[in-house]
Amino acid sequence: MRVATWNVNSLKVRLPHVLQWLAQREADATPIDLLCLQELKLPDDRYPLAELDAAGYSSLFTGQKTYNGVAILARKASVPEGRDVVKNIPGFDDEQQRIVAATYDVDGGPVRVISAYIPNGQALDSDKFVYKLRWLEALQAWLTSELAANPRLMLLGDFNIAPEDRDVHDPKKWEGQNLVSPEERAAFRAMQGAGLVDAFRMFEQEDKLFSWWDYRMFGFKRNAGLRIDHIMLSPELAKLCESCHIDRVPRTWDQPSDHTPVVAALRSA
DNA sequence: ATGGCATTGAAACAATGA
Repeated sequence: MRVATWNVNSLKVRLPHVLQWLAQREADATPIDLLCLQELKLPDDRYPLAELDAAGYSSLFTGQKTYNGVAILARKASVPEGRDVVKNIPGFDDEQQRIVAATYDVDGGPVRVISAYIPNGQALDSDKFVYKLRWLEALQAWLTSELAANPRLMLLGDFNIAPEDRDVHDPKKWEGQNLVSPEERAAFRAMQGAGLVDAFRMFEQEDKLFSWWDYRMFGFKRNAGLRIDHIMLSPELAKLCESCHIDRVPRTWDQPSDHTPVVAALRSA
């Protein structure tokens, strides 16, 4: 089973990219079974359900006009429809649509999948940063109970956190800033403390691999990026993980998202 | 120190992203 996460920065604009990527992976015999999307930037009634269904994927999503919005796509040929759907963090009052979760009964048993768009935070002295830390605290509490109930759990998404300096193109320049601050990194480590494993770091990786590059100042051409999109696996799923890589190809296409997909492969049992 | 680029909603440019 192959799972992936991709912040598409508008599903309206990026739908052709998503369809092309999924079709390409299918043609290469490395199909994506579950794909978590973030930053749909469209309300539920404008979600491209029919187009994705025609491409072979069922969808669970929670949308929002202009901002946020998350989805989980499941490849119909290999994954049944999700059940026990949760939108947003239970008990955490939030206008912003940043979480969708569901259980998928795949080979080997049920898997709890969470697609998350963690708040950006903007700047350490902003209200948005306060919101980010509150949101992360609520996520952590919810994750603890979800992990207790679902030993096979995966959390995929745009975390807006570069966990370590090696996930930053220029750590000196970024030191202490939003996305790399000690508070955010502590929240990331708390998730690891709860048992979640960063799939990417289970394996030897080249230096300077990132999942996001700024549109400005030729960020991608200069590889001036950050690794802020992550696939986190519970211990039971980490045992099954065979590989994890960042697929830079969609970032090279015309009118790309500023993020590119992260992919992990898991044995079925 | 600032803006640089992209997207949205709205109909010019402000808000947001990271």
